[in-house]
Amino acid sequence: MGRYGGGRRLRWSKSFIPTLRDDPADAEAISHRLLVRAGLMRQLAAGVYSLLPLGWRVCRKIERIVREEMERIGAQEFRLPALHPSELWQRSGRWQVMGEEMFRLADRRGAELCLGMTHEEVFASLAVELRSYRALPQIWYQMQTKFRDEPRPKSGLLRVREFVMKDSYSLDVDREGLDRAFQLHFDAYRRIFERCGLSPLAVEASSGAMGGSESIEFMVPSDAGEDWVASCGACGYAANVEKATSRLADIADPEPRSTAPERFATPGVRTIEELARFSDGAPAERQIKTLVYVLDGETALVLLRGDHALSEQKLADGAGAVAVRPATDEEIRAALGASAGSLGAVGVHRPRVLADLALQGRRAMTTGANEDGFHLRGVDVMRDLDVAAWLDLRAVAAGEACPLCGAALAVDKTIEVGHIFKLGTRYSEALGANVLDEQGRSLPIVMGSYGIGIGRVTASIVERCHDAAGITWPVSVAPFEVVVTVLNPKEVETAEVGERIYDALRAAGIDVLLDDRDERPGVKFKDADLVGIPYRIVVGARGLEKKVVELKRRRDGQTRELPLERAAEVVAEAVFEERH
RNA sequence: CGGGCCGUAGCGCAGCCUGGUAGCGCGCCUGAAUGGGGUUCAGGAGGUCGCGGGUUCGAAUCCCGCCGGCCCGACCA
Repeated sequence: MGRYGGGRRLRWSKSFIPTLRDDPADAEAISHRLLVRAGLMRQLAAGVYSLLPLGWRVCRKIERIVREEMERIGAQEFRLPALHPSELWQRSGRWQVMGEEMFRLADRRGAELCLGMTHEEVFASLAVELRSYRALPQIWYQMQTKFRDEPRPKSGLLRVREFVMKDSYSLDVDREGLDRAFQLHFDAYRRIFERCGLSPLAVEASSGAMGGSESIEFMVPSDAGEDWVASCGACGYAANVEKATSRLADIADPEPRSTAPERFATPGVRTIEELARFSDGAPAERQIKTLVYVLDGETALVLLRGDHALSEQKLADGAGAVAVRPATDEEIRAALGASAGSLGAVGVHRPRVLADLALQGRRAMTTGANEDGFHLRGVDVMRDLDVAAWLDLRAVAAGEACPLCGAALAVDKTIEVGHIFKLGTRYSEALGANVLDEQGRSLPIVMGSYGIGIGRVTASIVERCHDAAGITWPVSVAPFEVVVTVLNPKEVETAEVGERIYDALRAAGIDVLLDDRDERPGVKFKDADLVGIPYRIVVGARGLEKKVVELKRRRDGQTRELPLERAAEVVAEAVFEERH
């Protein structure tokens, strides 16, 4: 026993675990509040957090699980730079595409650099040294800090500007190889999340600015999330609403009353609802909603059924556009000569007409006449409209029928914790990463890219594992597995028994913390609950008289007495069982 | 980027309208009592009132500018 009190014992009294009695004023999301209150992290700037010892312990445990599962599928770990030369991103074309999302800076000579948002470019540039198909396949990965200049950081670790991500990249000779690597990752991700106590939905997703053909997101249902996912409880279909579809009930259109659209006055009618209520109007599902959008600078009309909502992401994906925004009132008037409220596509060819699939074959529809205060009825979509492209543009709504089995779809808020992409050859071609095949032909390497946000996993676990008293970590990622609470450290026997049990657990390989603080019992109990340590052993004089200590399980509050001598052994066993 | 709000002790807040000694609770330090769910008593330390300028005899308080942060929306591999 030296001045550090038993040398290697981890004592709460000597640890930096700044718990807070009150919720921090600037935190809203549960995970944000609890991670700060329980002393796991502190904010340094908007969207930038310091991990304190407890938070770092959790983070390391999650990273360890990720490493084990990545290595299980044969991945090799790298450590790549966070600081990248602009030239690299110019070669892939993403220097422009990323826009203000990317942190950019200049060095003393004026050379342009950026902080990496992701590492496709860097890995592809390294893959240039691969020369032969015989070296493939390979999977490369790293855990690295990524930077994104989020316009609006929020919700603690859920939306930040600096964060750690595990990103891996698969390198294959052909599509079949990519499919295998993709499946390996899918299975690895399932195991990783399951070991972390999460069971995210695996959903079809839009690939957005990443490019590539197919991608799957792993989404944890949570009110703190900001992505919406449509899922079917009956058959398992699940997709991000940016991509999700649904089956629509057939609508029997009445026979048209005329062979051409008929113009009629609708004074004061400016919305779908108003037209539906208008005496001479039509129900929303019998109207054509006409929106005007600007897609990469080009104006286009976007048509949907009156009661359907547009998904801007589907529009961007379907039209192959990067920048998508609604047109201004002036632009609308310039394009169609009327203002929003009386717009229609009948007779319009010049701004391109993009129409949602749900409008195909519809007849006797009502839409704007491109003249304020007038609408057209009896519109036959196929006859009267010049549709340049039929696209799936509609945002699905909860309760609509599953496209696979017809059961009602649910739409839930979720947190994206992982995303896997089939990239193809975009980056290998841009950076010249080719190999020679059996015939000596040069082929671009087929790549996949796979990410897991470590901080988001941490926050998601808290979002799902907490109660009124604090966090309820699963053993696999808890900062400590056991806390030994010495009720009155001034009593020699109590203190010694606490240390003895601590030492025994330590010797058994358990992550254990000794709460030896000279505090009231209540303080120590509250803190242990807040921090969320899965098992608490209470050593107090009352128990010692009976030669027992108390074991309390955080998760469900289950309490039992253990004989002194067997306590460490029993607890160690319980921990081992839950560790996985 | 648009809208709303907030910066006063480590944390949570009052004071600002109506200018005049910078306060409260918790936490922290010392001592004592207590010791199974945030205990009690006594004493104490701790503040460039976000920053800069202006008005004024005098500014936490009024005015102007800036910075930072939160929430809603837009945006977002």
